[in-house]
Amino acid sequence: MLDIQLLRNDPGHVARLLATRGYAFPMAEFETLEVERKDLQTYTQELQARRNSASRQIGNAKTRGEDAAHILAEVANLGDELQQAGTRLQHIQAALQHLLLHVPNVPHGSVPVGKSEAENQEVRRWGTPRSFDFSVEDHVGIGERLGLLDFPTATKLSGARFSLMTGALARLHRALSQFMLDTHTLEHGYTEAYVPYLVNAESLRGTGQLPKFKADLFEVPRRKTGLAELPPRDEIHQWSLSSERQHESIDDDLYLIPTAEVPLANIVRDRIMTADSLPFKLAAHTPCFRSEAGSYGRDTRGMIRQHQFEKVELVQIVHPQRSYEALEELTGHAEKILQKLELPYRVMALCTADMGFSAAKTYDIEVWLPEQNTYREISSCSNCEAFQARRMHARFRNEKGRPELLHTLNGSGLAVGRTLVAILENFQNCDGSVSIPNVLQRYMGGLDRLRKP
RNA sequence: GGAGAGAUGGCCGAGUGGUCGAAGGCGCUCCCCUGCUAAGGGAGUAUAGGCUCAAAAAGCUUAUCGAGGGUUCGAAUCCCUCUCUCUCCGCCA
Repeated sequence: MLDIQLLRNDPGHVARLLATRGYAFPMAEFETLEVERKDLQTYTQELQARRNSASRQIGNAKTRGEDAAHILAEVANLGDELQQAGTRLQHIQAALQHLLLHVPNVPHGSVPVGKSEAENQEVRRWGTPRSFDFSVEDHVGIGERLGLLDFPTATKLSGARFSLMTGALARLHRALSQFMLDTHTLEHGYTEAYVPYLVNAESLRGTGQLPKFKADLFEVPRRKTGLAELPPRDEIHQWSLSSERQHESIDDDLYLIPTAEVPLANIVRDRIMTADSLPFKLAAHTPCFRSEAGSYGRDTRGMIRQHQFEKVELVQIVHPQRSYEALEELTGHAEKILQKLELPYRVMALCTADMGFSAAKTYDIEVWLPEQNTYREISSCSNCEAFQARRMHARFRNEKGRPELLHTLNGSGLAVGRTLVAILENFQNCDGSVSIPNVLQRYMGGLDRLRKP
């Protein structure tokens, strides 16, 4: 969420920044709501002040045993007026909040301005793609020929976009996440976390997935909906909230996490951290669930885009002055994994048009896939600045002893399934076997090659 | 799932309708006293908003005692709903 002060002081500036990422800020609606809000809030608070002082006088009179009838008469009509103004104010503020919750973060000054992903900028490259003297296969062909990857059966079990791995491949998949988690906790100073895979709407609102991206999530309804217990809508109020807002306010459903960023970052929701507990660095290995609405037709083959995949996620909660330093550091931590695995990659600075909703700046790490003859995203590292912290009320006590919003960063370190794909494709041999990267062999009981059993 | 108890400021804890944003204590900060230590004395110590203001400072003001709603001129206190915590029983990995 953006700082509303920023929008009040210079909405034009904010709108221009948002326009670079292809977002049209609803300026007219915002200003209308703001004018109305200001009027109503002033008016409502005036009424409240009057009521409070009258009530105090009544109290004083009664304790002295005097008659308070004349004061009572004075405020007789205040109640209704206040009720109306208050409800209307609530309605306006809810609308304003609703608007604000849908506005993406503004890009940092260093982010390249662009209209599409084609304008992302390459920052650096690591490693040299291997040249093959035989025709390379993609991971599906390799895995199926090894008899360790079985999409038809996964489809039977669940449907499209799920995968089934067995034997040494399943083990390699597990080895990867262990290796990543070990590296980040033992070498990069992250605290390992075990987190819930089902989270509430409040948490998803905190990191920015809700309310705007509900369609991308898997929702797990509770048996009792709460909806049925509400009175009929006309009885709620004449100023009833919008239907979406109403639904949100009683949403006690749980959602499967689309990334561990949600539970990890929300650890600090509604907290005031001490300055000396920063930076707070967390790593977790979790499954991630995405319904990927709107992605139909893209990456339908193989395990690049799945409803369920595993990821080791890095989250840093930092002092606002340190967050860009931290972004470089965190991106480096993710890169380190690819370096240890000897997988060639490049780092891209996403342009304004390609960044996610909550990010102020994002680096994507793309790994080389020989069969596709291109680099494909395997990690995304973002500085969200105070955007999520503002939604989460995540603060720390600053040098002056005042609570101040934190900055949050997150990055994949790495997406396990896609890393597995990269290993299968980059380490394939002409006999159909796949070499196992050195660093993983000790996690594989010394095994150095995947072969057909 | 059944039965019961509870939720107040950083912590403990008082408060069942009237200057209660909330006694008291602990903790913390500053000051005084003190040869050191110990003890003592004094002051301060929630958060988020709004308005005035070019801004800062300041002032005025609103809200918040688990959450939401209700009763009332007035609610931490009364009523309703929900959430969470604890104890016991059942079930379960």
